[in-house]
Amino acid sequence: MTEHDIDGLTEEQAKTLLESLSQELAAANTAYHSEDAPKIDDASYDAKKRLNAAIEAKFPHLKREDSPSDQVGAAPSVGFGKIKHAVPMLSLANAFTDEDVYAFADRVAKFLGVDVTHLQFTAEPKIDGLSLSIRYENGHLVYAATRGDGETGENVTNNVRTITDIPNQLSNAPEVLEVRGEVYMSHADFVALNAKQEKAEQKTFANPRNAAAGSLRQLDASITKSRPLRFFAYALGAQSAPLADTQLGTVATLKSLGFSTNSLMQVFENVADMVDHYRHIERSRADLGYDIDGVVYKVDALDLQARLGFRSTTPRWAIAHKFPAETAWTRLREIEIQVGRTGALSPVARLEPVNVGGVLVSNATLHNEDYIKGLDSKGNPIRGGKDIREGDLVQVYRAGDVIPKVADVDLSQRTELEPFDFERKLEELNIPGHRKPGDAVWRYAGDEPMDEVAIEALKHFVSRGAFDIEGLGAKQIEMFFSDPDLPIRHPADIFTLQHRDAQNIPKLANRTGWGERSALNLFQAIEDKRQIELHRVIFGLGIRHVGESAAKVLAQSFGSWENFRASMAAALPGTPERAELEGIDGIGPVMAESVVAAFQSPQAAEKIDELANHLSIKPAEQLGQSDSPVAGKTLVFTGTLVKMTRSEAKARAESLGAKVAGSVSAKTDLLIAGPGAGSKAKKATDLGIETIDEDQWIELISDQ
DNA sequence: GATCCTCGAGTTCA
DNA sequence: CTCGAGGATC
Repeated sequence: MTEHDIDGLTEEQAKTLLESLSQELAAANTAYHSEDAPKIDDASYDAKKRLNAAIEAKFPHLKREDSPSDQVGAAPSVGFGKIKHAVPMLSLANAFTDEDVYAFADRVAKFLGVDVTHLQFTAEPKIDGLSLSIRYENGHLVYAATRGDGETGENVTNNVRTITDIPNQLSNAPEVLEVRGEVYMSHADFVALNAKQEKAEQKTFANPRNAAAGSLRQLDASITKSRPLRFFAYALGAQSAPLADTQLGTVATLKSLGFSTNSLMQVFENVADMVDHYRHIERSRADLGYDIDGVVYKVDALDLQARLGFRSTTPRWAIAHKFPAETAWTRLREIEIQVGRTGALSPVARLEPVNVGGVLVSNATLHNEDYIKGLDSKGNPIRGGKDIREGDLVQVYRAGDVIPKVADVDLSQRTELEPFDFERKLEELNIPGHRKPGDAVWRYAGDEPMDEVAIEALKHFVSRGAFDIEGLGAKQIEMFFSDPDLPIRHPADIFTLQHRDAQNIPKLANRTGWGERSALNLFQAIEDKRQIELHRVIFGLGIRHVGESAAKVLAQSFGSWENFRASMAAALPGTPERAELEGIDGIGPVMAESVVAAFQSPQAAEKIDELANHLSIKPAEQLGQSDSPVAGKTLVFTGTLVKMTRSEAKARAESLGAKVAGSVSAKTDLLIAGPGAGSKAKKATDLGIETIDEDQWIELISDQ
């Protein structure tokens, strides 16, 4: 029941309800605080609290001594609110070798069109903690948020206010200032905290990072206050005025504003010195007193950072030079085959569980057949050309501290093991598969689609970039897929779930593990997604080669579902529709074929249309809402550009909402022609397309 | 036709 | 996070 249907409640019922709610909420609170993991999800906790409050409002005299409404620490809505970052908190690209670092510097120089010797970079330790963004307005701390997915983080303001390294007030600060940095715990504090926890028979932490994370995510700020959290400031997010014109200057100003900054940050004139500094920091790693996992290099000049801008998930002007990962030796029990949503058959190593850098690892990816054989995609040997066999003693590491991989094989421990035969394994498992010449992956080749593929496709459909249906995750999908009463076999089935449940005799709400509330929550979450953005639908279809990015390009290009749908039906090879599809920037022949093919079989088309009928698909918002004169225009650059490089000009134009094409056509709005422009300029003149030179171009975008 | 850049798909554990 | 591969560029 919810707070909306307490009308008919008798006093007796209300009393009983209040009692049970009080108990449930108290238990949930304890679970949350002591184990750092809630027993019930936030939504149901909130619902219970609201119900409790509603009953208390109607029967004030029944309010209990131990009413959950009066509990401190659980006062606000449970969990943490979400905060959308004004400037996204991106992750960094990684370098694992010195060569990667040199390549990074060269890339930067090339993008800017300068010689690499003219560039300066900062180098600083990469703290192994949690990134945090703290917003100050007129010198007052207004909120602090974790990184989250980079777009949206958790509101941890109350906890952050208790961290002594972080000022609550700033003097002489600009109107708006978002300070970014890393929350961490020192080795000494970590050891002391664990000793204290043990004494109090509380849970201990595996490493300082986890301890810092656990401490920051306390619902009760007084617990956070008791934890020895520290903070290094290293960058800015949104800002009403810049603090300096270099990275180093920014950090120096942050220090003068009262923040802790890392003393090992330095500026270097050349890459060799940067790499030396990396070695220096690596050698002193054990003596620093806190965990670091590498060194971060950044282009020092902020105006150059601005010119470099961002790739889809990382800034172009920074890179993290990571320390070698921790490794561990263990026995490889067996190689299993997993099936992905596209029918890809991927080998996975089942391992004797082993601790790698504080995490128990029992699986490792083996990528594909060649990787097991010890070859990379070009046929070059990896791991010294050693193959991997079932039963081998293998060295495991976590690539990027996340994904377990096999680094090495101990051949001296190998006796009478057969080389792994991928094809024979598939035969044993009775999986029909084939590997196209030139491809690395084996794919499922049976006539009937495998259940595993359908399940993975459904998981993709409800995943975050697609429909993102709350309460319908991987686990629920697996349950519903083979459910006898309420099956979900296709995406469209999700949107008939509530209706079908209503017709059924056994109701979802009566199942074990479910209740009235959780069933309604699920149905509501599904209802919420009936109105959905076009790109989410296209992405959710799970068409091969069409990921989130391509889905957005397609949505933007076709504007509406009807438009897109009609074009897919028509765009057979050789038609004008196909030419138009392939003409879209970012869509080539392979993707065009793949996306059109997805609509060609009558069965597939029927399923897609059935799904669309359940939805109200929002047309794509036209990009380039910026008032830039080039917003929404299609531009072509030709000839030599002097003031900025081609890629820079392209990135800049796109950030202003323009589309940059490679060649002049009737759809081109503007040609920017540098010296040496040839056939493109002529064609533009012939077509009557406006042509400007580079100076006019810079003039055009200068006041943006 | 080769090379660079980016995206897509698959991967682990908590 | 990594690898493979598609698309754009030179």
